[in-house]
Formats: sequence, C-alpha cells, structure tokens
Amino acid sequence: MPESASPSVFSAIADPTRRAMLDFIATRPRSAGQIVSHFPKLTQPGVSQHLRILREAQLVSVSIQAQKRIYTLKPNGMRELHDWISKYQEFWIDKLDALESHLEKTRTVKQEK
Amino acid sequence: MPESASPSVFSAIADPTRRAMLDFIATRPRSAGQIVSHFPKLTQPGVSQHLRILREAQLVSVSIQAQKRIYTLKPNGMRELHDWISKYQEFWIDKLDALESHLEKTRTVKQEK
DNA sequence: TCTATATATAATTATAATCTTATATAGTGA
DNA sequence: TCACTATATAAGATTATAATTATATATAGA
Repeated sequence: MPESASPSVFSAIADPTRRAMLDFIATRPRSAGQIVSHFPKLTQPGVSQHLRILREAQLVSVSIQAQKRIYTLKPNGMRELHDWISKYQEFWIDKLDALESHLEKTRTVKQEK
Repeated sequence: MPESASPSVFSAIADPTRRAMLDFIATRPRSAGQIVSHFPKLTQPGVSQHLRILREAQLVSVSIQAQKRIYTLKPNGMRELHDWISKYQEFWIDKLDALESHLEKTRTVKQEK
C-alpha cells in the first residue's frame, strides 16, 4: 500500500465550511472578496484563514489581479486524497458488489414466492 | 453535483491515528485487543474511542466473538468519501492531464535544442 | 458465584482548531 | 502623497477534539 498523504489535505476537508468553499470555487474561479460575500456568517479574516488552509493543502491556487486574489481549484490536493482512497477502493468495490448481488438474489427469491 | 457526505467521515479520517488503524484493519479483521497491542503509544480507552468514531463513520463494522470485538473494514464510509471526491474528479483529471502534456511538450522542446 | 479477561463508557484534563478583534500590507486612483 | 479598496496576518478568546484516569459491562472458566 502507498504511503499516506500529507495530513493537511485530510484536515483541510474535515471542516464543512472549507468543503463549501471548495464547492463555491469549483463552479468558477472566485476572488477572496466574492468568497467573503458568499459566506455572510463568516468574517473576512475568517475566510482568509480558511483559504490559507486550502492553499497549504494544495486544493486551491491563487493568482493576483491588482489587489484582488483570484482563487482557483487546484488538482494536486484532490489527487493526493484520491490516491489515498484508492488503497481501499478495490476492497470496497468488491464488498459493495457482493452486497448488491446478494440483495438481487434475495429479491428474486421473494418474487418467486 | 451530489450532496456532501456525512461530516463524520471527513473528521474520522482527519486523524492520522485513525488512518493508521484503518490500514491495520484493512489487511485483515482485527480484535480491539490486537489493535491496542499494535498501537503501544495509545491506551486501551483511547483506542476504544477512536474505534467508536470509525464505527460511526461507517468505516468499520464490528462482530462479537465471546468478549472479543472483531473490527472489519466496511465499505460504506469509503464509498461516501469516494462519491464526494468524484465531484471534483473530472476537474482534476483534466487539469493533471493538461499539466502532463505540457511538461511532455516542454521536455521535447528541450531535447530538440 | 468468584475471578480474570476484553472492551466500552464517563469524567476530567490537555491540546489543537476555529473565531474575533485589531492591525498590517499592498495596490489604485485622486 | 493621501485616502480607499482588497486581503492577509497576529494575538487573544472560545470551542472542539483527543488523551488520561477511573469505572462499568459482559463473557468465560474455575
């Protein structure tokens, strides 16, 4: 099995606010200010801190346009996560298939009665 | 895009100890006692608490053998995670492909010089 | 039934993450 | 340069998470 990814990716997506931010950025690149407006319950520094964690986790990248920071989804962090989950993928795909075909069989038996 | 998974899955795998436990259980089902022995830095109640979180996240299932609890990897939680990541999968696969082919081109140019 | 084994739960303490408030940096245009 | 806009960082307060210590539950076997 491959080594586990950097801890920051896992803790970055552990927070529901940051997952919502990823969703928001995913539709199209967004400035920090747009993100602040989109999350009225958060303060500007709060948003900025969350963005830093997403940056460190390589889940977003930033480009500078004058004073604005444009946040874009970045594949690296997601790739890391995907690789980690892939370790278990074979296992759970087999198991779920087995479960499904069992349910299938059960249903068939019931229908036959 | 599908809805996000239950928060517990994300926080369950946020902890490196719990990821190590999943790795240990993944090789083959393990009793709670075996897990305690495998993590000498942790106390028995500590292990038990982590196992509870993995249980709640549907990442493991338990079967009872006399006083022993046998922990087995369970696909549900992983499936949930996988589904969440899949939302972004198309995006990052495209991006990484683009990056790779760019590097490919760059390397070719260098070799041509 | 008594004792040992295996594990879980509860309460407390310690540590880490998040939120707030205040302040700093850096670019823009008058 | 000065005021304004956009964003980041620092420090302290709050809250959540993890570890520790003590205790409970449940089964097995003498």
